[in-house]
Amino acid sequence: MTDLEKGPQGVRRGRGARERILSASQQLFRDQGINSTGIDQLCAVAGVSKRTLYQHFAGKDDLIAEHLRRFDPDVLPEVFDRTDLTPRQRLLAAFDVHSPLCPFIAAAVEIPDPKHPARIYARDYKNAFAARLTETAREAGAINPENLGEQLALLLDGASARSRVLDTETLNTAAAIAAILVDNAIPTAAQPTPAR
Amino acid sequence: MTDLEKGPQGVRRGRGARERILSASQQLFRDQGINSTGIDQLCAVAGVSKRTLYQHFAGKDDLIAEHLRRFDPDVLPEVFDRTDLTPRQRLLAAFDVHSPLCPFIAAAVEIPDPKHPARIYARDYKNAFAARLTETAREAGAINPENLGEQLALLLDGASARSRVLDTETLNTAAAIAAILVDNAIPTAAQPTPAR
DNA sequence: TGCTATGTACACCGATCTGTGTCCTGAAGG
DNA sequence: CCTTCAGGACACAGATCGGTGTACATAGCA
Repeated sequence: MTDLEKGPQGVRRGRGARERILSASQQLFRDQGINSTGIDQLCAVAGVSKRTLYQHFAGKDDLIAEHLRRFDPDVLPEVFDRTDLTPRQRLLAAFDVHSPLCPFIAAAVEIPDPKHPARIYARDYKNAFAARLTETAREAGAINPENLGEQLALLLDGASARSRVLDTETLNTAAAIAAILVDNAIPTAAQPTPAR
Repeated sequence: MTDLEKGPQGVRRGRGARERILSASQQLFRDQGINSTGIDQLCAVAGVSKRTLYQHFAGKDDLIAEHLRRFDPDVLPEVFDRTDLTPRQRLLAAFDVHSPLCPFIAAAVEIPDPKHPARIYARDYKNAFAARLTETAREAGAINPENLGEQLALLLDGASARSRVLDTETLNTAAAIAAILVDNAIPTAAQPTPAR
């Protein structure tokens, strides 16, 4: 009773309207883009009243930001948290994840204002992603981990953007470059981590 | 001569409306994005009547496509047509051209419909760009020119997209990768060119 | 001079956008 | 039982969107 008070994200109650809204956002923003998805359509797909949406989110901008925060909060754990792979293999495994178009790039392009919360979070996420790559590169024994992390991150963004323009998957090209860079950055073929 | 000088700015009126419209498109689409730029604002900046715009272009979609066609029809001649550089230097010179955000990537992200004329032209342009890189790579004596051309193209797209998200220039990172790839792809045994 | 193409001014259309106001329903919890 | 409250239904506001209709002005050319 007493804990029903509305917190900053009062989600204590409800029959899942908030989740349905965010789920519909994932689908529609991905398939149609952010600007081309109206609130009415969003509510229709979510099976939610418009009034309910605005009780959960301050506005569309807030919804967009929350949509990004929900996307991959742990920064690709299915790759970076794998213990059955060596750090070197983990770096290359990041190039096996296919995605239509990175939603953070999409948001950064679709939203003109650099101060928009969604764009700020997109920047933070990309930095966090590069940091995980750098950390893994360090584990793998790279000479300059920051360099390699940033390079691999750029490759992934390039594959995503280029796939969108060409309407063709280009992740293979990025993976080939990544293999070269990893080989060049890690001194010897000897693995410093006795994982197996 | 006339007392009709009602232009918002001291813009000269008369012939040449089409050029002014396309010029305003360049600026506004670059600064604000395509979807965030309305026809009214476009006409105001161009110093052109709305009626005139629709006498030159069938609609906004047509204007967007024409805007892209006008952008770089000869595919970076200031790089690829330089005769004072070796083919190898030309490949690397492509990484000195700074740009806010590649307008073709922007259009491909902002426009959901893959059949949109602008998106089709964006794809054609990117293919033409990669072809010029491939051609130059062949002149430079690369082992697999198609491979190198596609790789360098991906690097440039990655730098453009990533710069947009991070709000920081990342072309240096791409250039560093390019240097490595070019060195690896061109079997220059007697090349005194040091890596950066 | 007069004809024609080009451009301007301005009102206006229907559609769609984000966002609210208002009232109603249904279920959970005391 | 009755209270509470998340959610739904629906109309509507205000702005903006792309696009048009109409009448008029001007430049270029014959």
